[in-house]
Amino acid sequence: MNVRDFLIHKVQHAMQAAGIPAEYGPHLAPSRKAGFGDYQANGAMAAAKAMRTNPRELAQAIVAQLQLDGVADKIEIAGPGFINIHLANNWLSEMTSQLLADPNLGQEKAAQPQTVVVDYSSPNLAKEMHVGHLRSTIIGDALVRALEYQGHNVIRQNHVGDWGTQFGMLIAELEEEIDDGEVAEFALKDLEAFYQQSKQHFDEDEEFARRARDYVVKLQSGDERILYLWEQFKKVSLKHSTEIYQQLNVTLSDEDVRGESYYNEDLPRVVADLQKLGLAQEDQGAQVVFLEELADKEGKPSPVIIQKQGGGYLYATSDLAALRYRANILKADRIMYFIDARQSLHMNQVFTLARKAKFVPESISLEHHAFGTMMGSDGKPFKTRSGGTVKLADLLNEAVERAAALIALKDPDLSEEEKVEVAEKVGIGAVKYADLSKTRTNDYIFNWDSMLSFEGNTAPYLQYAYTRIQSIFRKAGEQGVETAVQIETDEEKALALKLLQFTEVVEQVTREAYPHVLCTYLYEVASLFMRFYEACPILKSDIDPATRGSRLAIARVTARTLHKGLDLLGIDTMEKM
RNA sequence: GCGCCCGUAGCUCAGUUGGAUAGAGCAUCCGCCUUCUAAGCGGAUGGUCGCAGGUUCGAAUCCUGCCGGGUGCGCCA
Repeated sequence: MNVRDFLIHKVQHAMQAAGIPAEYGPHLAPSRKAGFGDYQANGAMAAAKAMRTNPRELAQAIVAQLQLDGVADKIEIAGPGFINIHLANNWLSEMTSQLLADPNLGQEKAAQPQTVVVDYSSPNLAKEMHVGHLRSTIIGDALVRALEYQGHNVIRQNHVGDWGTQFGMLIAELEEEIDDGEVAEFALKDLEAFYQQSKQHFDEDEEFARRARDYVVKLQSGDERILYLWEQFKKVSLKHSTEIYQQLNVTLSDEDVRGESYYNEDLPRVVADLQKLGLAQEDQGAQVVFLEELADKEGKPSPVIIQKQGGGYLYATSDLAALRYRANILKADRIMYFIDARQSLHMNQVFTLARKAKFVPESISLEHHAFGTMMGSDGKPFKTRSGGTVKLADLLNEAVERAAALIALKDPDLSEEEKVEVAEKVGIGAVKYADLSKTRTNDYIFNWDSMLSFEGNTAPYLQYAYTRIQSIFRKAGEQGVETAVQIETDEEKALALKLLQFTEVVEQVTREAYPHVLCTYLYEVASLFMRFYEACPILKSDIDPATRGSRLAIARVTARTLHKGLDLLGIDTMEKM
């Protein structure tokens, strides 16, 4: 049961009974300030404006029709026409008790499950994963988890870069190494170094460069030996990525890989179809589509090259092929891309063109969820000291090391195994949470100290809140019987109300693709729990069994909410820290 | 030159799509542990929401123009 939806329904009903046209909504939101009730309906003012009546009188008419007996104990009109709803403790108690009985925390299976294709992570297999892949990978994964929790049919698509001119060079290099008796796994142990090595080879050795270019052609024409080498390369590179995904606690697996090469055969058809539709035309030897939809001020249309002179294809072409595949074969209702904001123009072009060519019907939602760049403390893109790209593996290892150092300092009582587990979960959790908790669209500043500080809106703080609750249950033993919730204090009420809003928040996350909303929410849950924990003793000897049972129940629901919420973000919890 | 994103406390960030007196966390200062994990809690200080207009009952949010930053704009992906 979703409190907000319930109240929206009630207020909507009252508005209609008061003679307000259905087009004016209740505009219901949790109240921002104590004293303004728990929820406020602001719809009266907008409706009154349109209807040219007095907003306070209209609010009065709505309240007269509003039936919330037993739900609210006070409904008041304030200011120009705010309707403030104060929920009754008894009703909140009853609702929280229901939450305790529901292992799904109030989340109902989607009435109309959608097939949602989510394109995320998508590293280039020619190189090792670096920090630039972090945001797409973890933001996309959080969305995937939240959508599945709601009961949608999610299809992950890891659109890896496994095609293109650079592979000729890499294959030629790999061939030499293997001819020298190396095993592919060993030769490609450090992908980054291997790339540099083959690049240098390419630049300095003309014969090698010629062979590399030849291999690109052979690869595209399906030469067996070249294809075999390419497969070897892909296999090893993918293994690197899979290891990162495992350490990052990301749900992507090899089955989700649908790389650029997958669409290779369809590319000539994409171009031919666009020509047939009269959209593509030759321009300076290339096949180009000009989009008037994206024209600049002077009316100059935006060009999209789909085939370069000489016949090669570009990523716009394979993105179009992928879009067709996702619409027609995967039968998507909604397609979400988690790709860097710098590719906004490209995505806009591809979407516009796909619609125009009717590759994707209007009924399918096409969404580019862009995100900003990860910056260093100096406000410039995050780099190593020497100015190089930071490998994701190095970043994650450093996170775990830093967490381990803190734990050694603060948790001397943990066993060695526990320390290893906690360091891993805290370190990785901190990196992910620091990213997920910021608004996706903005650049964000990466800072080790603040993400691992254990204070404020961080993963360690939330993990700590969870372990504190688990500690209560360990201590509770025989007394650990949860009973019906009976809310008495302000702290209990504030926490219970927050817990009842979990599904509202998840709903917002999947609708807008903003995981930071969930982070903010979980931080509020943890903060409210800490306050409750200070103010409302549970296991003290003078606490009567009914109160103890009720408080244990609230603690139980809090623990489940934190656990599930963090799980949706791909962050682990532990029993002790 | 044109397009997109951004500018909120000293720092890092929220602000539920136009709602009430703009909120958190760091940092600074002051309190709270023989009692469920003090990695915690309470309190204080701190703001011309880049600037200037406009729209209206009401603007950090919407429209226009400036200033400042980021990023992108035909044969890489």
